[in-house]
Amino acid sequence: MATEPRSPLASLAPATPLTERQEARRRRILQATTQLASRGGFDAVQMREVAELSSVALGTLYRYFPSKVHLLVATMQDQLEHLHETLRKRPPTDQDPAARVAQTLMRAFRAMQREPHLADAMVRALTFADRSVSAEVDTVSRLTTAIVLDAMGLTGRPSPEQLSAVRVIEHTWHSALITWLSGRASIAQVKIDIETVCGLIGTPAEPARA
Amino acid sequence: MATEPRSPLASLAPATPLTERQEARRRRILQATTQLASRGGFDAVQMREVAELSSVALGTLYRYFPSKVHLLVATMQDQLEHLHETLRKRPPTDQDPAARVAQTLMRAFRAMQREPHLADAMVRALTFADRSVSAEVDTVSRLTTAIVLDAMGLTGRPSPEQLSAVRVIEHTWHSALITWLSGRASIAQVKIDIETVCGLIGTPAEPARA
DNA sequence: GACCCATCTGAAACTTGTTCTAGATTAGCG
DNA sequence: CGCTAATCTAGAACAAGTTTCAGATGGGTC
Repeated sequence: MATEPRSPLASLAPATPLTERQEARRRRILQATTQLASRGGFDAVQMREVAELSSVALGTLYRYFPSKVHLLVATMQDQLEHLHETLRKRPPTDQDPAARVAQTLMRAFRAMQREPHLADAMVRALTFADRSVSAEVDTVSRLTTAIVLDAMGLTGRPSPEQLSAVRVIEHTWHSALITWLSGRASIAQVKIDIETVCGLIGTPAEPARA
Repeated sequence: MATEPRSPLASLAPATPLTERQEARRRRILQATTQLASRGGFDAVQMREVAELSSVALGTLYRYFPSKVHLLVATMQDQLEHLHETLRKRPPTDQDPAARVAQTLMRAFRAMQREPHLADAMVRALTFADRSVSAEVDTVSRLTTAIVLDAMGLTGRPSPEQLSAVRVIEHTWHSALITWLSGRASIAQVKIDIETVCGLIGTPAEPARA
């Protein structure tokens, strides 16, 4: 863990900006990954297949994404950015911040239901990631936090309590997804869990209960 | 996924009761697993090494535990049973149910801090487990639920709201562990998250509508 | 255009989880 | 005891993630 001998492609803001061909390669790789993951989930994303499908040598694939988990976490980041865009255009409408957050997460959940295999690949990679991926996972986490904070629609800086609540919401979100993906919880149960945890967000209209 | 052609060793209450030698083998395997996991976490648990360390052929190891994840989930089950025993003997003392649950989870968390590599192996296996392990993961989940319900010390059957709260607490527990294990959250932060989510117990918050 | 260096390619090699096979051992039973 | 089926062993074989390396290609510089 000394100075990073990593490729210049590792971070979000690359030291060396990518050439056009490199950008295109990266796109092709992520697209191939999405395609394979949508078909069969985590196991169906095989590095050799990703390389072939994106017309890139295996070694090159590993230069762009140093492991399968990195690759899938990057895919999740990609998807989350899309989601964030979509949500910005059509934000949740409810009056209550807690309800807005729940609404937002349920919207994301429905997106996952449409591509359960893809969801499987991304979420499993995210929770399986070890320290070597923590920077990338952190980026995903910050994106998720941003989405939730947006949904809360708060004015000004979030309080420490609000940040705690948001972290717990994210915990619940990830773990509930896992239980759903592995067939141990129903869609209805995930919904209940999300709504329950969103109760941690203070309702401004209502004072704290006794 | 038709009729199970699995070994009679698969479930908790085996169809064929194990002979003494078989029981001893199982013990040796789990002990070897714990030992290797304690040394280097998930990656250090290598099936060939587990087999050798427990003086069992590789094929036999796979007969007892059909995959590495099964093996580690069984290890977690083992550890949780110990924890449950310990907690029964010295239950948390606080007046407030929420505080008792938080206290209990923090105790478990301190146990994990003593063996972070072992924790890594078990928790990563648990969240990485796919459908083929869902029965075993479910057993672990039920054990965890039992521990939390014990800590709540409730009289009579838990209400649906209480069960939701407990599920959300478990979600937070698992996911917070993950973030700690991958170095993205401090011990203090895990503590805060646990205490935050335990707030769902005492004051039955209204679920947000989506 | 010639040269240089980083990058990319193709293919083999290595690692570790998992499966398979042939033969030895064990447990249960008459 | 002797038989039979299940279990166990040793080891090869296979699958997929990862690494490595020799050579080809591309982009920038003189």
